Amino acid sequence: MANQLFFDQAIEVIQAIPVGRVTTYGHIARYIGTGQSARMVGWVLKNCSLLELPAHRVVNSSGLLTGKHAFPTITYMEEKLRGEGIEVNNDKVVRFKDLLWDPAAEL
DNA sequence: ACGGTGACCACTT
DNA sequence: TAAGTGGCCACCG
Repeated sequence: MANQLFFDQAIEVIQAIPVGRVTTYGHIARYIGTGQSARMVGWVLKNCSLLELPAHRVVNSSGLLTGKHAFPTITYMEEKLRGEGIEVNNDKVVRFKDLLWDPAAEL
């Protein structure tokens, strides 16, 4: 595939997300260089949800768990996050701004 | 071949 | 402050 690079880069960044932290599609896309192709990040995640990617640590720019429907159960993502010390309330990450992990800044 | 859709984001009214 | 619009790229019917 021609977009294999994007694929690999995305996986690399996602796997680097520290436990107890979260990041967004936009930040990942931006770090890779695609910039505005945040949608593709979501596509990659869905395609790689079978791998060992901590996809549950990736949320949208509002801290909302938009991808929970791609998991075995709707609550799976939330439970997983809580298990790592991340509080989730009404499908959104609590103190999202504090837990946000920016690859460009910390990688 | 073509249009619609999607785990989205940022800028502009 | 809130809603609308464009852009991105791959997949599916």
